Amino acid sequence: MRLSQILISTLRDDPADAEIPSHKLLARAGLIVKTAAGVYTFAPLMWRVVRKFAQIVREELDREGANEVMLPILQPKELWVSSGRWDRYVNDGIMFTLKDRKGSDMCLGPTHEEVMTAYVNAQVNSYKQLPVNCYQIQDKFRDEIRPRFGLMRGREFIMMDAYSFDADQAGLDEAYQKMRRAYCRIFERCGLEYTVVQADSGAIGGAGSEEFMVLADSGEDSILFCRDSGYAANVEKATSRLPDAPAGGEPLPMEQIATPDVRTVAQLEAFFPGWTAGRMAKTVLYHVTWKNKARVVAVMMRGDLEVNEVKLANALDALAVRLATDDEIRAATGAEVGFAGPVALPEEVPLLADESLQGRTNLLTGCNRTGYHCLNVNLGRDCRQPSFKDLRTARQGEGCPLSGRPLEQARGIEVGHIFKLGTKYSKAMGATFMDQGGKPQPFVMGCYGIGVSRTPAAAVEQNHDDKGIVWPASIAPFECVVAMLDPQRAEQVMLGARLYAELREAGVDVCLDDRALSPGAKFKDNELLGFPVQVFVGRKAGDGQVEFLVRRGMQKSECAAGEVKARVLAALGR
RNA sequence: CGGGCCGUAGCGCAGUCUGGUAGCGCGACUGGUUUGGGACCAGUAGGUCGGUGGUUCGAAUCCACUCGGCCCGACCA
Repeated sequence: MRLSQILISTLRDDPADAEIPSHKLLARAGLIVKTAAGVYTFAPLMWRVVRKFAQIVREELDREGANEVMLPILQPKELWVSSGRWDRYVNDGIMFTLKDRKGSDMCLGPTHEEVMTAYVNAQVNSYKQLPVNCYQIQDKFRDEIRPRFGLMRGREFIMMDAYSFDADQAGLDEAYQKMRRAYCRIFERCGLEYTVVQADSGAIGGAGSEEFMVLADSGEDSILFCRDSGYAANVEKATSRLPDAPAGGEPLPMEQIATPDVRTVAQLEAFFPGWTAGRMAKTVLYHVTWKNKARVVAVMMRGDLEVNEVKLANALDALAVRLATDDEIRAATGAEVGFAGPVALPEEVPLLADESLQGRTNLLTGCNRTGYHCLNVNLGRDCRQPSFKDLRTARQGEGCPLSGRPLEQARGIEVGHIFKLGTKYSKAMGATFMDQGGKPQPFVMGCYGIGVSRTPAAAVEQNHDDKGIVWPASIAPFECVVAMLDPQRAEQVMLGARLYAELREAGVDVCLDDRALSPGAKFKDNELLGFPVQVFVGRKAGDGQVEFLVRRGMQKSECAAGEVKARVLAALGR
């Protein structure tokens, strides 16, 4: 391919709306162009990148026996009602919905469990047809609260999603492991530094799930991990050993103390010398939404620890949780903000507590009276016995749940996510097959996603320098460029064409940069675009000498034309 | 959803406070000279100043509304 025939439009400046390296570089290289917030046009070279990555995904999934299909993006409401997810997705405002000319509700698919389950259910009647694993690579639509970071969090994006259907749990376990293996190979082939972490299954639902995280400072997810035990988890899911806190001792009589304008844990520590945060129980009020109702719930947490809202939503089986507003707090507790507590909490407000408070005595809490807190509160004696759950956010430095060693923290970009769904969707949608006994059984399902447009962006995040992108060879738009510095000079044109043909012959995905640019511009442009291996045919072409550049590390050297092929192949690891 | 900021030429920006002929750099186009680090010279084109309404003799500038976009916060009881 000749670059003069490809639409390439690099910019000198970073676009004003880009924050992170991958967004800046992809936009500056002209590889992506914003069409609307979170909606991008992919330039020809970027589309080559995406297609190459998608091809890797296909090869590795096909190797494990998965089948590629094409599913509709435009989907009817009924399908989503049948799984029970219409309300949740509409409630969250994350789904693009529309009406057709008849007034029927439709949506643009944010994910494809429903369509796939309906499809497989219609085609598969017997256990003899199982297992089945189908996938698709297509655009998905999510009306993100805050699209950002270019391709990282778009509203229209490309995703691979696969769904496995098995007769039983053992079949699912096997399908899951196959996909896990395939995912590892996929990200390894892309040369990405990634880690697999335990994850919350979120809106998709289901039991176990793991995320594939590309480690990068710009990552939107926080992960905690332990080098000793190999434990790694998204903070949404992570647990740790409970940090110590001073014991409360034998139960003492409760006292109510005037604490005017003392509202926060820090202020309480200052007000009551000797009462450290670990002896307090803060009571946080949340507004919780379920499918058919919403109410304010009181959540107790040890004063030195933080509530994990994802765990809270899961514990309550809620659609959404958010902090209660000041008005809601006053209505629920009868006190100003800062004085909520378990003591004298109105009966209609449900009371939850983190496990860190189980068995603890003589706590300092609020008591729902403005300007007062209570000392020596004992749960179950001075107030209702709350229902105890794991609601705590694990933090860096706390003990690993397996080894006890301090957990470390890192940022990650979620590029893949695998779930054991079980029968959640098949039961909801009545998707069954006949087992050997002639009885209908729900499919045991797994689902598996890969961010196909996000992963190349993550690759840039991990592979760039001050000059531009450094594509991993496997997903680079071209593995190699042969650039003639002066396309006016016959000897350069001839040598460039010869090397280009020779490399192509050798199976290298090579392009010929025959554009009429000045040498400086050509160097800059190719560095920015990030081709892994670059061959410059310049003033020494007449002597059969060219310049050879390995983009990673910018190692440059002179090279005889006759050695170019061998050096390119070596640089590409072939 | 809150809070803050920004919409002026393809891109990056100044001009707005203090109303009075719409500017700069890069890019683009033409001609010429160039060809090893985003070349140089000369010239050219390109903008309903996001939109609507208002104030005014006069609005990019002031006011109101509106539409886009960006950033921050979603943890305090």
